[in-house]
Amino acid sequence: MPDTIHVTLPDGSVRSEPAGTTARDIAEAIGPRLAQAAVAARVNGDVWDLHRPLTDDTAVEILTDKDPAALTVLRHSAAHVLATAVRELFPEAHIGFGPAIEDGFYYDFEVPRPFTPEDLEAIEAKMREVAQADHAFSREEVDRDNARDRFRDDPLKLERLEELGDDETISVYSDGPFVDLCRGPHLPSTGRLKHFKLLHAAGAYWRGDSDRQMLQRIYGTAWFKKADLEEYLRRLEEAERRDHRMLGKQLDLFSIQEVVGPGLILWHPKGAVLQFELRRFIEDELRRRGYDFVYTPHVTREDLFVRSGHLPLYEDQQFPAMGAGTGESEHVQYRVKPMNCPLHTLIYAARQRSYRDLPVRLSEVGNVYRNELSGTLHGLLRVRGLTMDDAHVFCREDQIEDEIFDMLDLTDVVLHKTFGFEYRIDLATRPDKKMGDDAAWEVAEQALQRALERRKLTFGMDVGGGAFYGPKIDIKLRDAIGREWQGTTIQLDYQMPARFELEYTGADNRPHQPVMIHRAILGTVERFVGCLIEHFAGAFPVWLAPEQVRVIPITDDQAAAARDMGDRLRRAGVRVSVDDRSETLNYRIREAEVMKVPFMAVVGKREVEQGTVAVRARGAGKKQDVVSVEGFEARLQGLITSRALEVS
RNA sequence: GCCGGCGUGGCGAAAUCGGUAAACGCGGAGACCUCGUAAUUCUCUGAGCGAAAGCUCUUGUGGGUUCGACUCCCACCGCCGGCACCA
Repeated sequence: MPDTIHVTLPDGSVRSEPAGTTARDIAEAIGPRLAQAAVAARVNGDVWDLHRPLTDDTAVEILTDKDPAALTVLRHSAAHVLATAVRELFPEAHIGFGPAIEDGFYYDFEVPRPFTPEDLEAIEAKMREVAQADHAFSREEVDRDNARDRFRDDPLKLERLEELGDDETISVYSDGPFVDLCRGPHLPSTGRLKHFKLLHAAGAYWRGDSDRQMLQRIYGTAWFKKADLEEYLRRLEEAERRDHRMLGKQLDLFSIQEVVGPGLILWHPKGAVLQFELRRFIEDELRRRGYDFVYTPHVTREDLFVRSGHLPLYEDQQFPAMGAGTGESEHVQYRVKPMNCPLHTLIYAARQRSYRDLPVRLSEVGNVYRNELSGTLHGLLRVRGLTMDDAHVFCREDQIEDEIFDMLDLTDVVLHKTFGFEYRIDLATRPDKKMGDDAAWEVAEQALQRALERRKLTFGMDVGGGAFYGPKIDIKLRDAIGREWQGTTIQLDYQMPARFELEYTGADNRPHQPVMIHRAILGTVERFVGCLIEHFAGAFPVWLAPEQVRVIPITDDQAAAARDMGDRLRRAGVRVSVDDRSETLNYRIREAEVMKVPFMAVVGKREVEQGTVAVRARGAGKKQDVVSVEGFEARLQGLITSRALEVS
């Protein structure tokens, strides 16, 4: 070990320091304010504790609370403080894992009885004591026997310990009375943890394995600044305020009723408008891009899914078989379809195909039913009866890239240009358990990647995340408050064409097997509508709004004129209602605002005399435009046909 | 499916060491009002029968304990928060 080491700082300067110096020493040498703000250090790219000795020449960057990596350190330390508190209050608790996660942290405990909300309050109070005690986080490297001894009462830690390789450093961290097997890094001391809150407790399988025991997980959040914590809690409230299940009831869009069954949606008239407009929009777009529309039955003979390979592999997710009753053999069983692919495949195979016919693009916005586990269902976002904007493209290998290219274009038109969603793309490549040879996978993955690059899209690689039958592109959309939802999926498939012996006659007059691309742009209409409700907080753009205009006569004297205007707009294709109830004007204006109707068309004495209308836009307050009825109608038409996002 | 919590009018809910279910509010009906831009005021309003007095029923479903159950016990259904799953 050298006596002196050279430490390179981010500005390029190099300091000579005695070996064993720490990042904290360096920070102090640079300035007291930096030393105070320092949380951890990035050492040759890894994040280290401030007080961990530096023994070799290295690059060091002091991380302050401005750095996102520092937030991870804070939250991981918060998890340790949580465990410290739980151990104080529940000495019999065994500890599992306690990592930092997005926006917070959790820690898993094996306890004789689950935590109650009162427990959480007590634990949080105890955490504040631990933080105030300002215990130093100290790191220690130990050998395996030592570690076994320290964690002899914690079977979960011992299990983890045994998995560590012989060449791995075993480190333990302690803060006050609590010791944990942990790679770190951590805050200098628990006192740096100031702004945190425990959120809830829930069950979680040990190691994420549903065959293992269930532990009790406590979730919390932690931030460097009070304002950040408050902002985060506000964001949670905002998410709750936008919850599509609540808005769905309030705006009378849909319901899910026990007698119908969980995960099965009843679309009320106003919600049905959303589905209708979405469908019309996507189908118009598809027709322009050379798709053909097909319709297939909801129920088919079970044999079809045996042939496609879904049975018995995915039987768990299908509803059970049913017989046709009298007149047919009891051996003939039927199933409700969980996907459309086998049926579309049969349409492709129903006639001979030439290489000149390809690509064949079959689209069906239709219903499928999946027997999802009861615990997974969630409003419109996870359902059992789903409407997919499904399509299957059958093409030659040399056409894959162009097809994918167009699908990515369509995705952008729909998600971004039309709804304003930002989205994130993952390319998922061959998994360990796969069908087909590597050469074919290579061709397919290359084609997907080239299409993505040609569109100049940035994407993440999900290595090994593909389906067993082919690679895929998954697109997650980000809503107005930053949450991500799986939407678009584009999947290549070599298996289904093989199973159904699909063919086309090539230029060489010989049979060839086409490639099949499965894709859904919206994903499912249910989920997409759920996302839209939350994205717009129920205030839909005019073209989607279930009720686009509410005509409000000021007094009964204008009621007839108001109804005439309503009729006129309705004939022009506008979804309009007339509120001529004998409520006060204030009351009716308020109600239209609460229902998030884009336009209120107020008709008073002046307007009737002049053939005008006082247009009040949603959210615009008292600001109003008095325009001719023709002008208003033209403005509406413009907003509707352009599918404008804004009301004005 | 698993762990935990929860289930009361059309809706938000109130009432639990077992003792008059539905306070309060929203919504709805009626009356008044005819109004110029986000809640005018009053009456009624759990359901059924009745002219009324009143009677009967009702706390997810089915059982049980008890003089008495929204409250305690068992089973089931559903919802919520997670976990696992998600072709």
